[in-house]
Amino acid sequence: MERKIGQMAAGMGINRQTLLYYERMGLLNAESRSASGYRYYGEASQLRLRFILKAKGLGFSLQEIRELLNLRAEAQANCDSIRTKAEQKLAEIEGKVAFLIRMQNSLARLVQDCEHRKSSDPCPILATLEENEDETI
Amino acid sequence: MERKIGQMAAGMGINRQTLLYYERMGLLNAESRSASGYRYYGEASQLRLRFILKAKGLGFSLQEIRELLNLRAEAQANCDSIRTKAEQKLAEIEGKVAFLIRMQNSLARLVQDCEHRKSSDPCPILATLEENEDETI
DNA sequence: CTTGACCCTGTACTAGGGTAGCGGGTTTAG
DNA sequence: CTAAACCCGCTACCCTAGTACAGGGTCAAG
Repeated sequence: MERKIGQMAAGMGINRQTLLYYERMGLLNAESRSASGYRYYGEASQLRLRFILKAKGLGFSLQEIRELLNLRAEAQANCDSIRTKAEQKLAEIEGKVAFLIRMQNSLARLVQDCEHRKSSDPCPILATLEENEDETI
Repeated sequence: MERKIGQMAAGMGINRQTLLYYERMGLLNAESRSASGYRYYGEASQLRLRFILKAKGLGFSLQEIRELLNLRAEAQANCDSIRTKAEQKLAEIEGKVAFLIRMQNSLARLVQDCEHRKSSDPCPILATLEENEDETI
C-alpha cells in the first residue's frame, strides 16, 4: 500500500526528516507524487528503505549503501562485487571488535584493581592513566 | 623539560592543531607562555596530555575525559566516582562488542552462502537485505 | 640582516548523519 | 465549513573531533 512520508517514517521507526535526508543523499525517492506534491511510497520504496536500514545495521555507511544499491541495480548477476564488499566490511568489523575487546580487557582489569585496593592506596585507574609507559592499551 | 607546541605535538604523536583544539575544549592549557605568547608545556601538561590520550584510547569521549580530569582534580580519594565511570564505559563497550559480533556473524554467514551458491542462484546477500523479516541482525 | 622554521590569533571548513524551524498549502474528521 | 493534522520546499543548525588557512610576529643560524 501507498504511504505518505509520515506513515512511511513511523512505520519504519525513523524520523520524517531522515527520509528527506536520504532522498537528498540520493538513496531513496518516493515512487510517486500527488498533484499537490505529497510523496507516496509504494512497496518498492519500502523494500529499498528496508535494504538501506539493514545495511546500515550491518555497519555500512550511507556512501557504501549507495554503492550497494547501484550494484544491485546494475545486475543481479554481479554477486562477486557484492561479496567483495561484504568481505571488506567483515575485515573492518573484525578489526573493530579486536580493538574494543582490548579496551574491554584493560578497563575490566582497572575496575578489578579498583575493587581490591586498600582505602589508603591511590585510585589505580587514575594512576594508570597518568603512567608514562604505554602498557595499558 | 619545557616544550613548545610543535615539539609537544610531535613528541606525543598528534597534530599541533589538535593541541589548540584541546585547549579550546578546556582540556589542556600550556603551563606558561613566553613574553611573545609562545606556549610552553612542562611535565604536568605532558602528564595531562598523556592522560587524555590514554583515556581516548580507552574509548572515552572528550566530554567524558573532561569529567575525569575534573574528578581527578577534586580529590584523589574519590576513587568510587572514577570506578563508576569506568564501569559504565565498560558496559557500553561490552554492548558495542556484542553488536559488532552479531554483525560479524551475519556477514560471515552471508559471505559463506555466497561462496557456495550455484551460479544460477541470486546473490544471497542481496536477497537477505531485501527480506522483510528481521532475522539478519 | 636576512632567511627559514617556528609560533600567534582568528576564522572557516571538513565529514557523517541527521534534526529543527519557517511560511504556507492540503487533507480529513467532525 | 472549519480546525487539526499533515505535507511542501527551503534554509539553517546540531554534534564530534578535528584540520586548514590567512596574516602576521619571533627566534636562531649563517
